[in-house]
Amino acid sequence: MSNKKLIYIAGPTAVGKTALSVSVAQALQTEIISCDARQCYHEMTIGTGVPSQEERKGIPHHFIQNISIHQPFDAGVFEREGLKLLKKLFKKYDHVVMVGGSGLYAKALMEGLDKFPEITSKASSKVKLLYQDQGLEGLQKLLKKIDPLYYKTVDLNNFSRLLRALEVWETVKKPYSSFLGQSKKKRPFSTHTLLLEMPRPQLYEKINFRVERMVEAGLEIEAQRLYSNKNLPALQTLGYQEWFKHFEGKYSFKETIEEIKKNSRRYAKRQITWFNRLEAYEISMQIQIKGIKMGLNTVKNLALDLC
RNA sequence: GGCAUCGUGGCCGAGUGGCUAGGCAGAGCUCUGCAAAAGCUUGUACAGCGGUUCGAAUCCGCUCGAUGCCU
Repeated sequence: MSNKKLIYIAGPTAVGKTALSVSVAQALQTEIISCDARQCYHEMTIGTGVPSQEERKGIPHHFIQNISIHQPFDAGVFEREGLKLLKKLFKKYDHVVMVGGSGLYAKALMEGLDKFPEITSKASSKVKLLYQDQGLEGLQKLLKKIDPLYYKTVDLNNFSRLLRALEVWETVKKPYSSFLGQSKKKRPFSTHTLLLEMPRPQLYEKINFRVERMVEAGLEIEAQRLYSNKNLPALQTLGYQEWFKHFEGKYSFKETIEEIKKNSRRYAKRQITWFNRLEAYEISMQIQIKGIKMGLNTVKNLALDLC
Protein backbone atom coordinates (compact mmCIF):
# COMPACT_ATOMS: atom_id res chain seq x y z
CA MET A 1 0.00 0.00 0.00
CA SER A 2 1.43 3.26 -1.09
CA ASN A 3 1.38 6.31 1.12
CA LYS A 4 1.83 8.65 -1.80
CA LYS A 5 -0.94 11.18 -2.25
CA LEU A 6 -1.94 13.31 -5.17
CA ILE A 7 -4.02 16.23 -3.97
CA TYR A 8 -6.17 17.65 -6.70
CA ILE A 9 -7.56 21.13 -6.20
CA ALA A 10 -10.51 21.54 -8.55
CA GLY A 11 -13.05 24.26 -9.16
CA PRO A 12 -14.36 26.65 -11.79
CA THR A 13 -12.30 29.51 -13.20
CA ALA A 14 -11.63 32.34 -10.83
CA VAL A 15 -12.67 30.59 -7.61
CA GLY A 16 -9.17 30.94 -6.24
CA LYS A 17 -7.47 27.67 -7.08
CA THR A 18 -4.03 29.15 -7.69
CA ALA A 19 -3.56 30.88 -4.36
CA LEU A 20 -4.80 27.88 -2.42
CA SER A 21 -2.66 25.41 -4.32
CA VAL A 22 0.49 27.41 -3.71
CA SER A 23 -0.35 27.77 -0.08
CA VAL A 24 -1.03 24.05 0.32
CA ALA A 25 2.14 23.13 -1.59
CA GLN A 26 4.11 25.41 0.69
CA ALA A 27 2.68 23.78 3.77
CA LEU A 28 3.43 20.30 2.44
CA GLN A 29 6.78 21.42 1.02
CA THR A 30 6.13 19.97 -2.37
CA GLU A 31 5.59 20.92 -6.02
CA ILE A 32 2.62 21.67 -8.22
CA ILE A 33 1.47 20.06 -11.40
CA SER A 34 -1.05 21.93 -13.46
CA CYS A 35 -3.86 20.23 -15.32
CA ASP A 36 -4.86 23.09 -17.53
CA ALA A 37 -5.29 22.51 -21.22
CA ARG A 38 -4.25 26.05 -22.11
CA GLN A 39 -1.73 27.25 -19.57
CA CYS A 40 0.70 24.70 -20.95
CA TYR A 41 1.38 26.86 -24.02
CA HIS A 42 4.21 29.34 -23.68
CA GLU A 43 2.78 31.68 -26.31
CA MET A 44 -0.28 32.36 -24.18
CA THR A 45 0.04 34.12 -20.87
CA ILE A 46 -2.52 36.78 -20.12
CA GLY A 47 -5.65 35.18 -21.47
CA THR A 48 -5.00 31.83 -19.88
CA GLY A 49 -4.31 33.33 -16.49
CA VAL A 50 -0.90 31.78 -16.02
CA PRO A 51 0.21 32.41 -12.43
CA SER A 52 3.00 34.95 -12.16
CA GLN A 53 6.33 34.27 -10.48
CA GLU A 54 5.17 36.27 -7.45
CA GLU A 55 2.04 34.20 -7.19
CA ARG A 56 4.02 30.98 -7.39
CA LYS A 57 6.09 31.95 -4.35
CA GLY A 58 9.00 29.82 -5.44
CA ILE A 59 7.00 26.62 -5.70
CA PRO A 60 8.00 24.71 -8.87
CA HIS A 61 5.14 24.42 -11.32
CA HIS A 62 4.91 21.74 -13.99
CA PHE A 63 3.00 21.78 -17.27
CA ILE A 64 2.91 25.55 -17.22
CA GLN A 65 4.03 27.11 -20.49
CA ASN A 66 6.22 24.13 -21.20
CA ILE A 67 5.21 23.54 -24.81
CA SER A 68 4.37 25.46 -27.96
CA ILE A 69 0.97 25.96 -29.52
CA HIS A 70 2.44 24.21 -32.58
CA GLN A 71 3.01 21.00 -30.67
CA PRO A 72 0.24 18.45 -30.34
CA PHE A 73 -1.05 18.10 -26.82
CA ASP A 74 -4.14 16.45 -25.42
CA ALA A 75 -5.48 14.50 -22.49
CA GLY A 76 -3.66 11.36 -23.61
CA VAL A 77 -0.28 13.05 -23.80
CA PHE A 78 -0.98 14.69 -20.47
CA GLU A 79 -1.67 11.32 -18.89
CA ARG A 80 1.55 9.81 -20.19
CA GLU A 81 3.78 12.74 -19.37
CA GLY A 82 2.02 13.34 -16.08
CA LEU A 83 2.61 9.80 -14.90
CA LYS A 84 6.28 10.02 -15.78
CA LEU A 85 6.59 13.25 -13.84
CA LEU A 86 4.67 11.95 -10.85
CA LYS A 87 6.95 8.93 -10.66
CA LYS A 88 9.88 11.29 -10.28
CA LEU A 89 8.17 13.63 -7.86
CA PHE A 90 6.93 10.86 -5.60
CA LYS A 91 10.50 9.74 -5.10
CA LYS A 92 11.10 13.07 -3.40
CA TYR A 93 7.73 13.82 -1.82
CA ASP A 94 4.83 12.05 -0.18
CA HIS A 95 2.38 14.61 -1.49
CA VAL A 96 2.05 16.31 -4.83
CA VAL A 97 -0.47 19.04 -5.53
CA MET A 98 -2.37 19.18 -8.80
CA VAL A 99 -4.46 22.20 -9.82
CA GLY A 100 -6.40 23.12 -12.88
CA GLY A 101 -9.78 23.44 -14.41
CA SER A 102 -9.51 20.90 -17.20
CA GLY A 103 -11.58 18.10 -15.80
CA LEU A 104 -10.79 15.62 -18.52
CA TYR A 105 -7.06 16.06 -17.99
CA ALA A 106 -7.41 15.53 -14.28
CA LYS A 107 -9.46 12.42 -14.91
CA ALA A 108 -6.86 11.12 -17.32
CA LEU A 109 -4.12 11.38 -14.76
CA MET A 110 -6.08 10.19 -11.75
CA GLU A 111 -8.11 7.37 -13.28
CA GLY A 112 -6.53 6.83 -16.64
CA LEU A 113 -7.98 6.76 -20.11
CA ASP A 114 -8.28 3.56 -22.11
CA LYS A 115 -5.37 2.83 -24.42
CA PHE A 116 -6.08 4.06 -27.92
CA PRO A 117 -3.84 3.96 -30.96
CA GLU A 118 -2.04 7.11 -31.98
CA ILE A 119 -4.10 8.70 -34.74
CA THR A 120 -2.22 9.06 -37.99
CA SER A 121 -2.50 12.31 -39.88
CA LYS A 122 -3.58 10.35 -42.92
CA ALA A 123 -6.52 8.92 -41.04
CA SER A 124 -7.60 12.22 -39.61
CA SER A 125 -7.47 14.02 -42.94
CA LYS A 126 -9.46 11.22 -44.51
CA VAL A 127 -12.18 11.63 -41.92
CA LYS A 128 -12.15 15.40 -42.28
CA LEU A 129 -12.59 15.03 -45.98
CA LEU A 130 -15.59 12.82 -45.45
CA TYR A 131 -17.04 15.44 -43.15
CA GLN A 132 -16.49 18.14 -45.71
CA ASP A 133 -18.09 16.10 -48.45
CA GLN A 134 -21.01 14.50 -46.68
CA GLY A 135 -21.34 16.42 -43.46
CA LEU A 136 -22.59 15.00 -40.20
CA GLU A 137 -24.75 12.46 -41.95
CA GLY A 138 -21.79 11.00 -43.75
CA LEU A 139 -20.00 10.49 -40.45
CA GLN A 140 -23.06 8.94 -38.88
CA LYS A 141 -23.54 6.51 -41.73
CA LEU A 142 -19.98 5.30 -41.65
CA LEU A 143 -19.99 4.94 -37.89
CA LYS A 144 -23.20 2.93 -38.00
CA LYS A 145 -21.55 0.55 -40.40
CA ILE A 146 -18.20 0.08 -38.73
CA ASP A 147 -19.11 0.47 -35.05
CA PRO A 148 -22.81 -0.09 -34.39
CA LEU A 149 -22.14 -0.50 -30.71
CA TYR A 150 -20.74 2.99 -30.27
CA TYR A 151 -23.28 4.34 -32.71
CA LYS A 152 -25.97 3.46 -30.20
CA THR A 153 -24.44 5.41 -27.35
CA VAL A 154 -22.67 8.42 -28.86
CA ASP A 155 -24.27 11.79 -29.19
CA LEU A 156 -24.82 11.65 -32.94
CA ASN A 157 -25.04 15.42 -33.20
CA ASN A 158 -21.62 15.89 -31.70
CA PHE A 159 -19.32 15.85 -34.68
CA SER A 160 -16.21 15.92 -32.49
CA ARG A 161 -17.11 12.56 -31.03
CA LEU A 162 -17.89 11.06 -34.42
CA LEU A 163 -14.66 12.41 -35.83
CA ARG A 164 -12.67 10.81 -33.06
CA ALA A 165 -14.32 7.42 -33.37
CA LEU A 166 -13.79 7.40 -37.11
CA GLU A 167 -10.20 8.54 -36.82
CA VAL A 168 -9.52 5.55 -34.62
CA TRP A 169 -11.20 3.35 -37.20
CA GLU A 170 -9.25 4.78 -40.10
CA THR A 171 -6.00 4.34 -38.22
CA VAL A 172 -6.29 0.69 -37.19
CA LYS A 173 -9.53 -0.52 -38.78
CA LYS A 174 -10.87 -1.53 -35.42
CA PRO A 175 -14.01 -0.03 -33.90
CA TYR A 176 -13.63 2.71 -31.34
CA SER A 177 -15.80 0.78 -28.89
CA SER A 178 -13.39 -2.15 -28.90
CA PHE A 179 -10.88 -0.03 -26.99
CA LEU A 180 -13.35 1.06 -24.36
CA GLY A 181 -13.67 -0.38 -20.90
CA GLN A 182 -10.32 -2.05 -20.57
CA SER A 183 -9.37 -2.98 -17.04
CA LYS A 184 -9.15 0.00 -14.78
CA LYS A 185 -5.64 1.27 -14.39
CA LYS A 186 -3.91 1.00 -11.08
CA ARG A 187 -2.12 4.06 -9.83
CA PRO A 188 0.78 3.81 -7.42
CA PHE A 189 -0.70 6.66 -5.40
CA SER A 190 -4.01 7.68 -3.89
CA THR A 191 -5.95 10.71 -4.95
CA HIS A 192 -7.73 13.31 -2.88
CA THR A 193 -9.87 15.90 -4.53
CA LEU A 194 -10.75 19.24 -2.99
CA LEU A 195 -13.51 20.97 -4.85
CA LEU A 196 -13.71 24.73 -4.39
CA GLU A 197 -17.15 26.25 -4.56
CA MET A 198 -18.60 29.71 -4.42
CA PRO A 199 -22.11 31.13 -4.79
CA ARG A 200 -22.87 31.81 -8.41
CA PRO A 201 -23.34 35.60 -8.21
CA GLN A 202 -20.08 35.99 -6.34
CA LEU A 203 -18.21 33.79 -8.78
CA TYR A 204 -19.58 35.71 -11.74
CA GLU A 205 -18.47 38.97 -10.19
CA LYS A 206 -14.97 37.59 -9.77
CA ILE A 207 -14.94 36.39 -13.36
CA ASN A 208 -16.00 39.77 -14.71
CA PHE A 209 -13.38 41.49 -12.61
CA ARG A 210 -10.69 39.10 -13.79
CA VAL A 211 -11.53 39.71 -17.44
CA GLU A 212 -11.20 43.46 -16.88
CA ARG A 213 -7.77 42.89 -15.35
CA MET A 214 -6.70 40.78 -18.32
CA VAL A 215 -7.72 43.50 -20.72
CA GLU A 216 -5.75 46.05 -18.71
CA ALA A 217 -2.77 43.73 -18.80
CA GLY A 218 -2.81 43.76 -22.59
CA LEU A 219 -4.92 40.83 -23.67
CA GLU A 220 -5.75 42.52 -26.96
CA ILE A 221 -2.09 42.78 -27.93
CA GLU A 222 -1.47 39.18 -26.99
CA ALA A 223 -4.40 38.13 -29.15
CA GLN A 224 -3.15 40.31 -31.99
CA ARG A 225 0.19 38.55 -31.87
CA LEU A 226 -1.51 35.17 -32.09
CA TYR A 227 -4.01 36.10 -34.77
CA SER A 228 -2.12 34.33 -37.54
CA ASN A 229 -2.43 31.09 -35.56
CA LYS A 230 -6.13 31.45 -35.00
CA ASN A 231 -6.94 28.10 -36.55
CA LEU A 232 -4.67 26.05 -34.33
CA PRO A 233 -6.45 23.90 -31.75
CA ALA A 234 -4.67 25.76 -28.98
CA LEU A 235 -6.30 29.00 -30.09
CA GLN A 236 -9.80 27.62 -29.92
CA THR A 237 -9.90 29.36 -26.63
CA LEU A 238 -12.15 31.84 -24.97
CA GLY A 239 -10.51 35.19 -24.47
CA TYR A 240 -8.82 34.93 -27.87
CA GLN A 241 -11.56 33.91 -30.28
CA GLU A 242 -13.54 36.99 -29.30
CA TRP A 243 -10.64 39.28 -30.16
CA PHE A 244 -10.18 37.54 -33.48
CA LYS A 245 -13.76 38.42 -34.29
CA HIS A 246 -13.09 41.97 -33.19
CA PHE A 247 -10.11 42.18 -35.55
CA GLU A 248 -12.43 41.01 -38.31
CA GLY A 249 -14.89 43.74 -37.51
CA LYS A 250 -17.56 41.49 -36.04
CA TYR A 251 -17.39 42.85 -32.49
CA SER A 252 -16.80 46.32 -31.18
CA PHE A 253 -14.26 46.75 -28.42
CA LYS A 254 -16.98 46.83 -25.81
CA GLU A 255 -18.81 43.83 -27.24
CA THR A 256 -15.58 41.86 -27.26
CA ILE A 257 -15.12 42.31 -23.55
CA GLU A 258 -18.73 41.49 -22.81
CA GLU A 259 -18.48 38.34 -24.91
CA ILE A 260 -15.35 37.22 -23.09
CA LYS A 261 -17.08 37.72 -19.78
CA LYS A 262 -20.15 35.85 -20.92
CA ASN A 263 -18.19 32.94 -22.36
CA SER A 264 -16.11 32.74 -19.21
CA ARG A 265 -19.26 32.50 -17.13
CA ARG A 266 -20.55 29.74 -19.35
CA TYR A 267 -17.24 27.95 -19.11
CA ALA A 268 -17.44 28.12 -15.34
CA LYS A 269 -20.94 26.69 -15.51
CA ARG A 270 -19.77 23.73 -17.58
CA GLN A 271 -16.91 23.14 -15.20
CA ILE A 272 -19.31 23.10 -12.29
CA THR A 273 -21.48 20.45 -13.95
CA TRP A 274 -18.43 18.34 -14.69
CA PHE A 275 -17.01 18.63 -11.19
CA ASN A 276 -20.34 17.84 -9.62
CA ARG A 277 -19.85 14.17 -10.27
CA LEU A 278 -16.41 14.15 -8.80
CA GLU A 279 -15.93 12.37 -5.54
CA ALA A 280 -14.52 15.24 -3.61
CA TYR A 281 -14.35 17.19 -0.41
CA GLU A 282 -16.17 20.41 -1.00
CA ILE A 283 -14.78 23.65 0.28
CA SER A 284 -16.89 26.76 0.14
CA MET A 285 -14.89 29.79 -0.88
CA GLN A 286 -17.60 32.13 0.23
CA ILE A 287 -15.93 35.32 1.28
CA GLN A 288 -18.29 35.95 4.14
CA ILE A 289 -18.52 33.15 6.64
CA LYS A 290 -20.30 34.03 9.87
CA GLY A 291 -19.65 37.64 9.01
CA ILE A 292 -15.89 37.23 9.10
CA LYS A 293 -13.64 37.30 6.11
CA MET A 294 -12.29 33.87 5.42
CA GLY A 295 -8.57 34.27 4.92
CA LEU A 296 -6.37 32.10 2.79
CA ASN A 297 -4.93 30.53 5.91
CA THR A 298 -8.31 29.39 7.07
CA VAL A 299 -8.99 27.73 3.75
CA LYS A 300 -5.54 26.21 3.68
CA ASN A 301 -5.95 24.69 7.12
CA LEU A 302 -9.31 23.37 6.13
CA ALA A 303 -7.76 21.85 3.02
CA LEU A 304 -4.90 20.27 4.96
CA ASP A 305 -7.33 18.79 7.46
CA LEU A 306 -9.17 17.14 4.64
CA CYS A 307 -6.08 15.65 3.07
C1' G B 1 -56.22 69.45 -25.58
C1' G B 2 -56.76 67.16 -30.86
C1' C B 3 -55.12 63.52 -34.45
C1' A B 4 -52.16 59.25 -35.68
C1' U B 5 -49.29 54.92 -34.81
C1' C B 6 -48.10 51.32 -31.44
C1' G B 7 -48.03 48.17 -26.72
C1' U B 8 -46.18 40.04 -27.69
C1' G B 9 -42.25 35.80 -22.15
C1' G B 10 -35.65 39.07 -19.15
C1' C B 11 -34.43 41.26 -24.30
C1' C B 12 -35.17 41.24 -29.75
C1' G B 13 -38.89 39.71 -32.98
C1' A B 14 -42.84 37.01 -36.55
C1' G B 15 -47.86 36.12 -36.42
C1' U B 16 -53.50 39.85 -37.94
C1' G B 17 -59.90 35.07 -35.62
C1' G B 18 -58.87 28.40 -34.36
C1' C B 19 -53.02 24.68 -36.08
C1' U B 20 -48.86 27.00 -29.01
C1' A B 21 -42.74 30.98 -34.89
C1' G B 22 -37.81 31.93 -34.23
C1' G B 23 -33.39 34.18 -32.17
C1' C B 24 -30.58 35.98 -27.90
C1' A B 25 -29.82 35.92 -22.69
C1' G B 26 -30.69 32.73 -18.48
C1' A B 27 -31.11 27.84 -16.26
C1' G B 28 -30.24 22.51 -16.40
C1' C B 29 -27.27 18.67 -18.56
C1' U B 30 -23.75 15.18 -21.55
C1' C B 31 -18.86 14.21 -22.41
C1' U B 32 -12.49 8.40 -22.64
C1' G B 33 -7.52 12.34 -26.68
C1' C B 34 -8.97 19.72 -30.11
C1' A B 35 -12.13 19.67 -23.28
C1' A B 36 -11.06 27.36 -22.14
C1' A B 37 -13.55 22.31 -27.05
C1' A B 38 -18.02 20.02 -28.92
C1' G B 39 -23.06 18.73 -28.24
C1' C B 40 -28.10 18.28 -25.87
C1' U B 41 -32.59 19.94 -23.06
C1' U B 42 -35.63 23.97 -21.45
C1' G B 43 -40.65 29.24 -21.17
C1' U B 44 -48.32 28.43 -24.02
C1' A B 45 -45.99 35.30 -23.58
C1' C B 46 -49.37 38.51 -26.19
C1' A B 47 -50.64 46.12 -21.36
C1' G B 48 -55.53 46.13 -18.25
C1' C B 49 -60.84 45.69 -18.17
C1' G B 50 -65.27 44.72 -20.78
C1' G B 51 -67.75 43.15 -25.36
C1' U B 52 -68.58 40.30 -30.25
C1' U B 53 -67.85 35.01 -31.42
C1' C B 54 -68.56 28.02 -30.73
C1' G B 55 -63.42 30.14 -30.44
C1' A B 56 -59.50 36.52 -29.76
C1' A B 57 -52.62 37.96 -29.26
C1' U B 58 -55.50 38.80 -33.76
C1' C B 59 -62.28 42.25 -34.36
C1' C B 60 -65.01 46.42 -31.32
C1' G B 61 -65.15 49.85 -26.93
C1' C B 62 -63.01 52.06 -22.73
C1' U B 63 -58.68 52.71 -19.46
C1' C B 64 -53.48 53.01 -18.87
C1' G B 65 -48.60 53.56 -21.18
C1' A B 66 -45.05 54.85 -25.30
C1' U B 67 -43.86 57.55 -29.65
C1' G B 68 -44.79 61.13 -33.49
C1' C B 69 -47.43 65.24 -35.53
C1' C B 70 -50.82 69.42 -34.89
C1' U B 71 -52.94 73.57 -31.93
